[in-house]
Amino acid sequence: MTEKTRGQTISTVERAADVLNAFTELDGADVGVTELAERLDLSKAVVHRILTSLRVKGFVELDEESRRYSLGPASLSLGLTFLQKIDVRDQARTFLRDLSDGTNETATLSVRHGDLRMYVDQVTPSREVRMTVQLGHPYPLHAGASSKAFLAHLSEGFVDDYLSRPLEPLGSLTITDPGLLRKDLALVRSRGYASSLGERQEGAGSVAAPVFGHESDPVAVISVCGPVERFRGEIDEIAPVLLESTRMLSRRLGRGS
Amino acid sequence: MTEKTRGQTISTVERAADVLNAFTELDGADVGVTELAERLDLSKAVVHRILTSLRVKGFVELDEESRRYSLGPASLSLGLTFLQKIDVRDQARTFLRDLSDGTNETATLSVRHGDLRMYVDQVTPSREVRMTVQLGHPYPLHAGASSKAFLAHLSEGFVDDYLSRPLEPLGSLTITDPGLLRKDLALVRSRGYASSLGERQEGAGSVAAPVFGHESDPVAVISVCGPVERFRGEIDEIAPVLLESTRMLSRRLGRGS
DNA sequence: AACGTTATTCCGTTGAGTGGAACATAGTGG
DNA sequence: CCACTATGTTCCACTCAACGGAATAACGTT
Repeated sequence: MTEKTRGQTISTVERAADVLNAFTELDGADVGVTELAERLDLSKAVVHRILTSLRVKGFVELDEESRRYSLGPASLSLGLTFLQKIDVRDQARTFLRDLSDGTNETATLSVRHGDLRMYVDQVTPSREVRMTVQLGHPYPLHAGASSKAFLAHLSEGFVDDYLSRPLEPLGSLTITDPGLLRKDLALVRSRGYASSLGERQEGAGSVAAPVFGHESDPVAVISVCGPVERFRGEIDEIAPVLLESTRMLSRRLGRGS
Repeated sequence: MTEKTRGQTISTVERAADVLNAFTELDGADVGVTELAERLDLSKAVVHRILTSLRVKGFVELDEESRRYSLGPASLSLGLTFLQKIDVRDQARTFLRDLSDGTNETATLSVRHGDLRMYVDQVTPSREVRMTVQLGHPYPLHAGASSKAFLAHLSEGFVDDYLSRPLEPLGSLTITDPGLLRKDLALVRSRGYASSLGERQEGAGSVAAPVFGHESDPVAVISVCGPVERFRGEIDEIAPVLLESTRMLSRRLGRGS
């Protein structure tokens, strides 16, 4: 599905939306007018006007000192308002904590929206070398353990559709061959968990398993991840603990409502 | 400060921003074109075009069945990206949990941005009659325990400025007299915590205390809140426990970085 | 002080957004 | 089953507001 863009739109609004989306792509770093203009291929004047408009409405903020823009409170409001609907997050928190404590690695929670997923929560261990993920950053469904854990448990039609489009690599280790990926997904289903060594992010290893509610599609995915050197050996240890967590959480979510 | 709106803006972008903000005001409920158009005093055509534009960019979603719009994944991304900067939230979680468990009431965490604050996290107890707050909804700084906990510990200049503007009531019990509020704020400072019985939300009672980092302004406020009937008696019990939590958290945040 | 860099504003042009009305699509109730 | 509403969507001519190139301002740097 290449986005049915039917219906009439307003280009100015789309440009403004692009500006906002640029902030997520920059992972929230502050940015100047010129940089944004180049990145989005818009004139400086336009970007400037858009930013001032968004500023008036609280979506971005301007640091008068550095003359650089960053996200504002209205953006936070928007996200939190959305977040309230995801009740998995609350339920999952204790499991993430336990998993992180038990494995001494980072535990994450992802949710999916269409063809992308994002981390919505993480608990990191207190050790010097550890992994932290980017909350809110959208990732595709074919790279990394969490993504594969989703994809492996979605409908055949969805997967066929997804695999019919080219699989963009995020690094040299991303699986881009649909055939190989299908084999991997079958393995994920049979073992109940997915694993990855550097597929999404070079240097990162991860084990992930799906969480189910009352629907057949997974409502979320929990992963345990960390530096790839440690994970080469740790996967087999971690998988059973992870699966126990996701099973318990799924049972809890299945009952409720 | 009545918003220095200087600089040239794009009205179309502001309209689009208003549309997005409307979703926060509606606390994330889905909404139709006509309703939005009336609420924002825009023509249906415009609202429709803005919504399709935002939809293309992922900020809103359209439920084809009900023809109603709701927030989309890009909105979530935006908020989570912002949220990452607030590390208080992670640190505070365990304290919220402990407070909620210990008091059998709801524990919340608020952050402030300029003249407003919002709840960014909450832990609710498992009992039938309990309170849940709206994450992400912006509130003023003069109504309710959490708000007063912030205001009481901000600079004199800021408070003077804030109180020079009219204090909008959120209900019949909101303090709207600057003199009375100042007296209350002095009390808050001397006792270390703020309390409210229905000032922000009728029927709700709350005790709140500030959390400090290395700056003099509070980085956050933790509150314990619940049905006002219970809170008339509970405030004195809860206050010491709450203060212990905020002191510990402040110590932890003061050390770090 | 002269320079480079970036942010901001000016201003005439024109293309893009506007709103009222027409059309389409449900859902309701007689 | 067909008016009748209420709502969502599109049309179209008008006009206003967004555009972009260039001028200006505000820095920081050498």
